[in-house]
Amino acid sequence: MFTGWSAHNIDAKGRVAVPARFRDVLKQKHGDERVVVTTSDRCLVAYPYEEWRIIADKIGRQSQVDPRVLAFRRYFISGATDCTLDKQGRVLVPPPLRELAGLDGQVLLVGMQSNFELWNKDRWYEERNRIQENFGDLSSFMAELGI
Amino acid sequence: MFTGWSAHNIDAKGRVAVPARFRDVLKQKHGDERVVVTTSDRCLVAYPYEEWRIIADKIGRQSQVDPRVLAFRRYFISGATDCTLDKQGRVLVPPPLRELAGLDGQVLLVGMQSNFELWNKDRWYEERNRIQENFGDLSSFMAELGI
DNA sequence: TTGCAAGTGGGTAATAGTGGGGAACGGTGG
DNA sequence: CCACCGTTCCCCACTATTACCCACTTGCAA
Repeated sequence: MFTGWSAHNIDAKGRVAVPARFRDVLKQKHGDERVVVTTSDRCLVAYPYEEWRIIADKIGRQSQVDPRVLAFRRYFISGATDCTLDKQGRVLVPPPLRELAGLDGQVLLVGMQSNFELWNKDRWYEERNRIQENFGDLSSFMAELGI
Repeated sequence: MFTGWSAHNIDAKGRVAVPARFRDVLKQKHGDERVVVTTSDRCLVAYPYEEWRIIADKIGRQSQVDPRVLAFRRYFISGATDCTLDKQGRVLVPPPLRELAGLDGQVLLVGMQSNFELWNKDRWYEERNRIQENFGDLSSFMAELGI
């Protein structure tokens, strides 16, 4: 499980250090350090290679013409890039993804259990505030789950 | 059961002593001194490791794309950090969490029965005042529960 | 007073993160 | 086909942070 946030600098070459505890999860649970980075709403999402395969396979079996499938492919699948960690445990974030998520200076690496997200720091705090304002909805949802 | 407050100093390295009576609960009820610290509204929350596992497992089994689940993960789960106590019975609070909860100087450790909270002292008194102002609503709610 | 338990502070070695030089690779244009 | 250029990857060196110790202080109780 990936949990906890860390703030790291993205350097001039576009490299971001993956926190050691995330690397441990990759190695111990998945046996390698391959990750696939793709886009999400306001951030990037990094999946362990196998987790990604499961998702990609499911989509791969869908229609070639259904507009909803096409839309999902364009939005979610198309940006996916293999980003194996370098020997120092960093991912090189490709320029288009970097730009899309507004990654520069401080980047937050956010554990989301089965994957982790890469956030521009300001956007992350905006996101937190947004969630907090709608917390009423959330707490009733959590009650449904028995939390 | 964790009950009562204590004020402790957070030192230059970000360490806070956990009160001895909380440590006793951890040891006797849970067998170890592992705690998971995560974020909440205005403070941090520390869970005994097993308590946390139950919550995290429930969320972990939910959807990867449902916005409500994502919001809850981002808000509540993502900050969770393993903070095992050191030999002196202190937790090291990671810098991002420290910053979010505004922990510096005096920190209040507040027992909340199954877990305990870490508060910036000023925020804690603000929170108490806010509760007190709304006490009318509260007491009718309590009456419904038969208290 | 002495002794123990609880809290506080700081030194040090190991680990994690940062930054940059330079070789290797791949794409482009002549 | 070859020369050039930009990107990626690997390596090394430096710095910051963390984990693990040990020592001091304070307060309570015997």
